[in-house]
Amino acid sequence: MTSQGGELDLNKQVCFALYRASRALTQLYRPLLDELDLTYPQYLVLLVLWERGPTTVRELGQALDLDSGTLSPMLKRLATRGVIERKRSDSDERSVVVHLTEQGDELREQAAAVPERAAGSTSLDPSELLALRDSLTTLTDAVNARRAHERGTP
Amino acid sequence: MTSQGGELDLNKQVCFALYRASRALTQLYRPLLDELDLTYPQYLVLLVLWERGPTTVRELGQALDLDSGTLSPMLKRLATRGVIERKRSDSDERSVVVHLTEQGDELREQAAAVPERAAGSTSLDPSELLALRDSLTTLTDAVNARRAHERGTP
DNA sequence: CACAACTAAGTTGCGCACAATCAAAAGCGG
DNA sequence: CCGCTTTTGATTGTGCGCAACTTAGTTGTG
Repeated sequence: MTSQGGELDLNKQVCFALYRASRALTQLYRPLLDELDLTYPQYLVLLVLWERGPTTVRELGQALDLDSGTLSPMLKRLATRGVIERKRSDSDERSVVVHLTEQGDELREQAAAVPERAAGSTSLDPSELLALRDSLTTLTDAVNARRAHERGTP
Repeated sequence: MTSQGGELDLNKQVCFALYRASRALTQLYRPLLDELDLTYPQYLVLLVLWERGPTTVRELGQALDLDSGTLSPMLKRLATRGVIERKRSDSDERSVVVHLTEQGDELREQAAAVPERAAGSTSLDPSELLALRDSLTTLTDAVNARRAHERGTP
């Protein structure tokens, strides 16, 4: 046996801790993002657009690990709100380029205050946060790689 | 300034890493839980019931950080599937006690294999997993405490 | 060129999450 | 005992997240 009971319990506990932590942090962001009339996933999309400029739906999906089933209706809502616009690419009529409107660009300044206001409630010091981020990234990449492998070579 | 730019970026990165990791692990569990016809949140409910025995909806909510808006329809689906039953408490007609059916109890054996099959794709050693779990728990408790404080003393 | 294989988005359906609201039951002060 | 507050769970409405499917455009191959 490669894993005895304790390790299995630990795995379960890490999964649940992740599930709980992710929702708790989304809740922490919520009141701040409510002022901008944004949800956390919408905020993530805008972060990508603020950083990269015009981006295809496909690239957004790769950056955020989301598929078109999630992004399409979400982008539609953001477009209705007037913060983004969508346009078919000239070079490839299949892909859709998402870009910020002036209003979306202006949101950036208000949004800049969000992380500052959300910080300070972590009760973890920077070195712990760094280790946490790196562990999570390692974990996620390994899991996604395994899933891709399982789908590719069943 | 108590937080300079780097720390704010780090906070954003930790939030996103959490968001991504939580979904990745749910996806890792999905094919295993599909065989039991369970979702991950449903599996969590059953874990509580297997460990504690009959439990009120309120206690489930406290154990999983979920409210009745999430639990009520979920428990209804689990009841329709025949793995749990709900019964008004005799001592307090407001509260509903959730208990396993025989079928729900039998699921426990199959479910025991789930963590084992999900493990081994973490690419983190036990000490890192332990640190990860503890950091996440500390973080979540601090965030939830702050949110409770904000709601209690606005 | 024809045509199959592939790719990018969108659509549909379902199950969470969560805010807001409601009704029933219990507890409580007077 | 009686109204008032609190507690418990259910309901409603919105927005993800994701599987499965559809549509339209592109690419590769004979």
